[in-house]
Amino acid sequence: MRPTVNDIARQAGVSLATVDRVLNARPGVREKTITAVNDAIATLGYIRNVAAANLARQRVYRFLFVLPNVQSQFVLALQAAIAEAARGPLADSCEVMVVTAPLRDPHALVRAVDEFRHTPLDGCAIMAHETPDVRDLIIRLRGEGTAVVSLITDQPQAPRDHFVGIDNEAAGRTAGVLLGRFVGEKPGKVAVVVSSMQARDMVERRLGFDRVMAERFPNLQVLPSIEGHDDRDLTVQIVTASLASHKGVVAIYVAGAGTGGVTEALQASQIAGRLVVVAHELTPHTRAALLDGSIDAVIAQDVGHLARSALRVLKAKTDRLRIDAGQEQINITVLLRENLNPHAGDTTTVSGPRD
Amino acid sequence: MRPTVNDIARQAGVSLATVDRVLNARPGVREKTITAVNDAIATLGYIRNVAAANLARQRVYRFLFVLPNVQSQFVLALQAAIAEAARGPLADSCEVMVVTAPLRDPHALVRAVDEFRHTPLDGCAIMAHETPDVRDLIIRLRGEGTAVVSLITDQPQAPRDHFVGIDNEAAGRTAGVLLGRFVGEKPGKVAVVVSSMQARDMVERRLGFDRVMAERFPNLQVLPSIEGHDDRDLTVQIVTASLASHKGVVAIYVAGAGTGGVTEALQASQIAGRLVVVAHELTPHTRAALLDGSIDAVIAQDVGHLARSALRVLKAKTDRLRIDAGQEQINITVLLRENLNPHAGDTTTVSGPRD
DNA sequence: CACTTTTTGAGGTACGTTCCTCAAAAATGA
DNA sequence: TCATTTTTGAGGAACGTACCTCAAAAAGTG
Repeated sequence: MRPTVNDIARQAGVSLATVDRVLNARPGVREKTITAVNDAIATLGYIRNVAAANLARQRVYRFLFVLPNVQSQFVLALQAAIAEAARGPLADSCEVMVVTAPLRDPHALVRAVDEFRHTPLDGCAIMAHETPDVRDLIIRLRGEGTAVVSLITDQPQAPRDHFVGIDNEAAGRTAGVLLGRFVGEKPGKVAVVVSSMQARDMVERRLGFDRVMAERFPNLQVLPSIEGHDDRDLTVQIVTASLASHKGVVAIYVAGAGTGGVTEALQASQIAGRLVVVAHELTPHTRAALLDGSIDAVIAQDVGHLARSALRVLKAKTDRLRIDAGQEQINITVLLRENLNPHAGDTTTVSGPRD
Repeated sequence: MRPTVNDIARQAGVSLATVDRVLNARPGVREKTITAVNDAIATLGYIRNVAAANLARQRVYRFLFVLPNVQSQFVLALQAAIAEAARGPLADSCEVMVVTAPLRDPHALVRAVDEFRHTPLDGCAIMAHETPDVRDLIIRLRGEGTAVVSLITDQPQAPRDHFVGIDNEAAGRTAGVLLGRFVGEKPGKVAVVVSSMQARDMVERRLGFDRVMAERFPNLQVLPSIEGHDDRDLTVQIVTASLASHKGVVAIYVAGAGTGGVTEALQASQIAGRLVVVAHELTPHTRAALLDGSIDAVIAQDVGHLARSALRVLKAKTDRLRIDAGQEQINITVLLRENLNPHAGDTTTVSGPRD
């Protein structure tokens, strides 16, 4: 049987009330007594029964997810996954709110979050570009005792508690190896399409990709990034232009959103299927493209896992509990036509294929 | 606020005691009253507060994991992951036991499990070959009200509640595509090493692999399976013999345990690094081999996720709750040298790299 | 020393559920 | 209709924790 508060009271030679004061950091306890209680906790190996505690205090965690309001299938899928996680057992006694804000306007993002800060937030998960405004927001939130995690794109300069997302440099490296080995020995050029070089995840992917290409595939020449800015028409246009001006392109790495635009451009250029294409994120688009062969591999992160992990981490940070690094590590999934899960939803109500 | 038992008592126009009798399937309630209570539950959308229930009843779930007693690094890692999960918050109010039994002796396995059945088990996770004895054991366990999940290898002929593991055919297909594309256009032979064709997971992997090879890589000729029976020396010996007798082997697919033996044989044959090698499971061996280039890709399943998933599913089945398919889907992870997580443990105390 | 302030103890109620007892009410059978 | 059986109600205690009050004890101050 696990020790209870009564056991540590007895062990420490104090009353239940005092133990409670120490456990919940209430004032009016001598330093000496605090030490005695903590010693008792240590010797008995007491672990607070979180279920009983939450039952007693009728706690409701207030969590806010901040997402960009771009019309990307990945963000929609992520939003759906958050909604689903919020209905699951993980979100017991949690109020989960979602707000979307324009990617290019940090002020609007800060204002949007402020709307929710009238009642203090317990936790906040932010997917946004790394800008001074966002950094200040995170500092402010942390100052108010709000746990903060960065989502998808890290904010290493800001004092966030945790980053929920993949190692984007490793993802870029993985994309590079697959692309390089799929191309084979033949020489050629590689086009790289990103959503925006302002996004840290894009920069990191590109970095990892370039490193691998330089080290292991000297036969391939990587072209400068094409920025699609999450705009399909723009992407089609500039990819088409790029393919027209550069002869000898044998592969394309789509490091960011806009796979739809890229495949459209390829089809228009009559070279779909003749190029090696590696893209990111499993969406209805990339799924269909994998199946029809216009994409060779997809590097994905599971939105279901992202949502659940963010929730778990925010909860743990709020309760000052340690997190299980293994469980919270978001893995880089390599998807080929052959290991696509046929049951997984093609709609936006994606039930994440794994966790 | 979520409705409580008191709310449904009021709604159904009965007392709390009656609601409790219905909820816990206690006798002495008229059919009519049961219906009334269930209607109230449905209209209010009542969900039992599992935390409070477990607190009240001081429930301890008794779970047993049955693993083969082979000296494989993967099984050791899995065992460590189970032990770790058993210490985590998921195992609150769980007694997690592990027993190992010889793979080739189903009777011994059944006897080993029987040792634990004196006190009834709430759940049992079984990793074993698919044999009539194991099937009968599962039937018996289910008959006693024990939830059963098959682990790693499915037991589709037995009435297990769930399978915790990857889609092995898809894993075989994935291995096939990677191997085929890494080899490129050149013709040659492919050796396949399995632990035993008695193991269903091996058969499924082989099936998926063969399908992809036949469909997409006519330049490659797949040789009959070499069975290593989880024995390193035997594996070295027969792999060496096979490589000697078959000229023109350009790739090896290690579908089962014994990667150590295979790489040793390759080194002895002086062809390490010149063949494309795809193996399964991330272990100290495969990790080192990926890093030094003697293996090109590893298809892995995360032992941490396997352990946590088994625990979650057994708990949910015991409480007759539904499970989150997305969270319990174990994904096929493709590991290349470039996306190996440098922090992940090289020891057996693997903290699973993902969930 | 008396006095104030700080620290501690004892006790209670609550959270949502389980499980128990005992009595009252309702349904059933003769 | 009365006796018997079945069903229901009312109430309480417990699980481990949080949070409250009030009084008592200890520590610090002059």
